[in-house]
Amino acid sequence: MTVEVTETTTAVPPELACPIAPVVDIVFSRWTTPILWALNEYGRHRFVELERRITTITPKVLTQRLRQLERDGLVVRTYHPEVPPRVEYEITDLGRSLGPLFATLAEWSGNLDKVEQARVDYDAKSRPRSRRP
Amino acid sequence: MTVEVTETTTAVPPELACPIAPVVDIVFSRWTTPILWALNEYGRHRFVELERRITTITPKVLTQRLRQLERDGLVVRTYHPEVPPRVEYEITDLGRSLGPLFATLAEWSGNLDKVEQARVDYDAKSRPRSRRP
DNA sequence: ACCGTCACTTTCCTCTAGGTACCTACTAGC
DNA sequence: GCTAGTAGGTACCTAGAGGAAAGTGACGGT
Repeated sequence: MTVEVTETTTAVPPELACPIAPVVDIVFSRWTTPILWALNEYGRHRFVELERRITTITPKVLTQRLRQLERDGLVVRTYHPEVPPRVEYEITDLGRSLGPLFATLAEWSGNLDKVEQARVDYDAKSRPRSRRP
Repeated sequence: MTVEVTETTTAVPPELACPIAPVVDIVFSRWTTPILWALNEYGRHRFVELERRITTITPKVLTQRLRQLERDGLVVRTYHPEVPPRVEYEITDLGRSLGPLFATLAEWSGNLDKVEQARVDYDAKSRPRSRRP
């Protein structure tokens, strides 16, 4: 009975085990979600604008993530050699193709209260270590 | 002109800036994706089965992530007090409701070659620092 | 002469997620 | 008596991500 399962599990290559993992790495690595969301939802942004929108991000990390997204072809960077310098970040067509994904995510966020309820229930069952002193 | 943009960016609360961030934290935190994918795609799994399927995960982390997913109501744990002990993990209805999300993800993974191409192009443009010694 | 702005870059430092390794209880099998 | 197998728990340790803060360079304003 379990032999069959064992057989299949041993035969599966590491990466092929989950074909969506690479996508998750690209799109949902730390900080990339709010950046892509902002650019997708509100259009072009300057560096400081992104910094101010995502209030808790530091300029170093923002730069890192923007470079990464630019390299992955999800964002375009436009440099205007003015004074003071001006840089604009825009989402690409490839980035915009994530729209449905974001929509599905936003839709599912309606289930967040169920998650919250599940957490409350779970904590209620396993937390009370203070019971029976 | 830019005044309008500045106005909107300063007025946005930290978390509300990106409504999908909480969902991402729950569903796409490290290791949760392959676990949920496995349970959603191939049904019930025992601990060792998951361990063998996701070859690179350590038992400690697997336990952590499974507890987290159980707490969030995405996974059910069933303990059979046999000898040797047997535990089965199954996806819940709430977890199964992520199906469309995974489908969208899997669909988008067709764009991975575009990402790869973008990376090649980007590296070709900015890498050659060896030019002009 | 100095301040402020923009878009970063650099240095230093902290913190924690995750890895390694060993331990548990229980029984069957040799 | 020793080992194997299951489903973890626990203690220790390290690498690397990310935070804090200061610097840069060109210029416009006062």
